[in-house]
Amino acid sequence: MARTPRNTLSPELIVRTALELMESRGTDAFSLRGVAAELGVGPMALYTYFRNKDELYDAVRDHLMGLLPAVPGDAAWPDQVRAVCRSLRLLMLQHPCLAQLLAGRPLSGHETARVAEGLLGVLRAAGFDAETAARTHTTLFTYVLGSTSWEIQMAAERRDPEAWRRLRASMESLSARDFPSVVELAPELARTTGGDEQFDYGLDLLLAGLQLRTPA
Amino acid sequence: MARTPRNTLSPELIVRTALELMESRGTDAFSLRGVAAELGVGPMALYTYFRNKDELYDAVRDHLMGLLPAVPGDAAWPDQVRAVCRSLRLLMLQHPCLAQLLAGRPLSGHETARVAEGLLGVLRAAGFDAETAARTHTTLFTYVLGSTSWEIQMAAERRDPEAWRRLRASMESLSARDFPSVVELAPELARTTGGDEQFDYGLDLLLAGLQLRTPA
DNA sequence: CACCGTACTATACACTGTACGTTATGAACG
DNA sequence: CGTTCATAACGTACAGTGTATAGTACGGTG
Repeated sequence: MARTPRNTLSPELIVRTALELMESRGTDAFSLRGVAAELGVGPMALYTYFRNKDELYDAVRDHLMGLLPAVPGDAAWPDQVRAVCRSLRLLMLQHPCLAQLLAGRPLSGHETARVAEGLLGVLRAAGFDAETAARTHTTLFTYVLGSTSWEIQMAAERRDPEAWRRLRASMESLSARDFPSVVELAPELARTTGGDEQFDYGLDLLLAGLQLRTPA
Repeated sequence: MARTPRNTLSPELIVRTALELMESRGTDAFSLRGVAAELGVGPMALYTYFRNKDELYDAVRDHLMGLLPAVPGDAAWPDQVRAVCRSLRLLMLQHPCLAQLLAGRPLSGHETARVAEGLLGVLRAAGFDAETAARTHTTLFTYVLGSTSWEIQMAAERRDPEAWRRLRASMESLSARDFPSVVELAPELARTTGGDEQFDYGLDLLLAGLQLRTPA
């Protein structure tokens, strides 16, 4: 048999290949067999390094989280928070698979912890008590996750002409009698499904609310 | 052949059965073949009523959205907004599959539009301009979606003893030197992964920020 | 050289969604 | 009542999936 030599594989190599495939062919079409084929190896070879598909997902997620820049040290805390949230969003936009990886699995891994550490450190340094810092961290994280996932989802929809056409059609089929606001605000709704402005709008609402609670 | 009589199926019946299966066996284990088996019918019978799995998903989602109560008419707008967000969260908690149905597919369907209509109506009545109303709607929706999805995800994790044990272990393996804040705030972080308080905390931040922009 | 752990292979199983072609049935009509 | 016809449900088949299990050959160690 054409047996591939030993030690050609490694967790890092597998993760890199998996990431490439997710980005080139889409997260939904991703499969272990695809990764194995790309590496010129049988599907079961991957099980030497990862117990199952989910563990590989976790590894890819942690790898991506490692790409996040450190928190800027020389800024007021609201700007630091903004920076953290924006870089996470940016990373998710650059690697759309990250949205699904974050949504579908619990957080774990050192790189992921590093990100949490950065944000929590900023909040503690700003003087927030433990409970408020933790609550704020969760709130900010879920906001970034939810709003950016949504943005990615809608952008993908817009790229598929068939799906997009049907979405427009179902929008326009709404009667102005039953749905006056939706119909009236349709253009604005279409415009606010994503983009930096939309993201910053929500983030600023959160930060404004948070600043009202600034500790003495 | 034991042929089931005609007209035993209907979109409503299929949707109800699909929903039951998603809730009893979990959304991930859901399959068209499972629905067909439950209905005592071949898998292909469903294709008479739905073009594919995604269309069935959409129908189930819209069915669930129809369960949302109307916006209370006799309250100040911040309380109305709060009510809408809370009922959506509650519905998601009662039907955990809704989180995945909302996250994975674009919005469409009349019931879904009805919900948007309610929230947009409140915001317009409060005096916000078209753009702000649309932005606020998107922000609130993605916040509820993100934070509640996260809560459901974590709750599911906690029910699986194996996954939960590993999560705790990876938490405790973090060195207090490299991750001082995460380690110090571990109990608070564990406590803020869900619950009404956590949800309301973020919602109040948003509403507080929003009230600063209340139109004259 | 012999040995052994292990990195990889091969085979197999139980599934999935769904394309395709067929068949029987309930309603409509002469 | 008998015939026709659209179509609801059928069976078969295909190309996939993740992964359990068992086998094989290679690299490093005695």
